[in-house]
Amino acid sequence: MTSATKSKPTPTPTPAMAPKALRADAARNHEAILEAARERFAEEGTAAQMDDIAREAGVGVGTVYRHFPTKDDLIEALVARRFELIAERGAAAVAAASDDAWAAFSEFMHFSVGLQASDRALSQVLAGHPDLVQKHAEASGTWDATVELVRLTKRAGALRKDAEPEDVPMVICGLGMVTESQTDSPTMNWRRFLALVLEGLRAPGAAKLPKRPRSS
Amino acid sequence: MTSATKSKPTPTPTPAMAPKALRADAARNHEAILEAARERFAEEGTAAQMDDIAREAGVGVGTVYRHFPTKDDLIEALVARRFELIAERGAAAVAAASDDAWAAFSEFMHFSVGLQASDRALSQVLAGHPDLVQKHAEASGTWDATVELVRLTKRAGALRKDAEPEDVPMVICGLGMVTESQTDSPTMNWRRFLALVLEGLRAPGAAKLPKRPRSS
DNA sequence: CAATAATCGGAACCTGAGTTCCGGTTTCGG
DNA sequence: CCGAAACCGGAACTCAGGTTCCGATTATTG
Repeated sequence: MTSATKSKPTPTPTPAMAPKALRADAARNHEAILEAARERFAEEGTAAQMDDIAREAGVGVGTVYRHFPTKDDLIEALVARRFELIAERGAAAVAAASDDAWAAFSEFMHFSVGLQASDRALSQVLAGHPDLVQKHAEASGTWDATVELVRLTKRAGALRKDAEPEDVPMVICGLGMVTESQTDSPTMNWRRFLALVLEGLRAPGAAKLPKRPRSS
Repeated sequence: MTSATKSKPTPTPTPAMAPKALRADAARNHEAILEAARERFAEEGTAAQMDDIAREAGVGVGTVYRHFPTKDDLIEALVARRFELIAERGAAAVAAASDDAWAAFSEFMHFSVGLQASDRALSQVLAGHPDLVQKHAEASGTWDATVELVRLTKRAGALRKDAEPEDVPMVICGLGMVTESQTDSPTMNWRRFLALVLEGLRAPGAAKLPKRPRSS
């Protein structure tokens, strides 16, 4: 791969880490596309159409494809962005846990689920691609924060002892799916559902939770 | 819609209730199609293809379409069947509630969610079409059973007072969505999730559940 | 057993959505 | 200010999957 055939007009002075140097208009469009995509995907889920995104970005479809070779690439780029937000909030929760662990934990859950409630594509992707969740949760630092948050909340005695870090993404993804369809149908109300689950997580644990099958 | 233009060659001797009189082979195929569809949809969700279903039923696509004019019709027919099962179990739970209300309630929930865990299409449909849920829940008698079951379980003191009948379909559909993707991924384990929610429903209710927005 | 009408089968059709292509346009270095 | 390189746009292509059509086939009736 890295054959030193310098004959190619690709000297690449800066070996790695330098995908920069976009032309002015290209950079502008890149941002516009990302923004338009966020809107459309949030509203219509992964069913949003590339043509619509292009139009909303004030750009041709071809341009969209030059920036993101595939629809999935575009989606993943957006997911990565979302995870940055979540990771940020996770870190904040860890910091706040020393004060009121349960409040911090609860707030983090509300934020994460709420984020999905306002972004159909996000919940759809997280629902359908557990691998992506794992990947970005780790890459963004969300996973580390979660582990720590669970540890602290348990130590504060606010979280049942048999809860596990894995329960957090489970609940978040699960609730995300709940919101995916009807954000405000009377029968599908994520705030109420989340409250229920949090009650379950906080309960002293009269009924033991079934063990998780086989963890990787 | 119901214009009484009797000019049409549709005398319909038996006013309502008489879509019978299928030719022998037609009846056989009807059943085969339904069975094949159940399998394919259970496995692949609503993405299952009509051609595959036809092949598995040992029948041409045309035949499938004569029995079910549209893919959605076929899906709905299957959903209706499932609701019969659930309604049946709901009635049984109501009967058993006089003995051990919580056990009956809990068992009913497990059954309903488990049914979806083994049928991707079912959970997908319930997730994406709350209207259908409402419709079939009422038509099949599931809804009545649910209301009664909740009443009994509350009276037995096993269910928190601020729980509502609507919470049951909410949880069932919600959990169904959880199972929709990875039935046995370590991070998405519906039994564990359900246990969590049940804990929340049983808890004495230290934290009040948020009120349901606006019920129809 | 023949006539008749319902039923079958599956090739062909149609639509929608992701992706490709290439002539025209804009940016940047000299 | 000029020319090359990079970028843009959107018509056209491709492919998949639901739906239609009609000659062949098979169940009923007398």
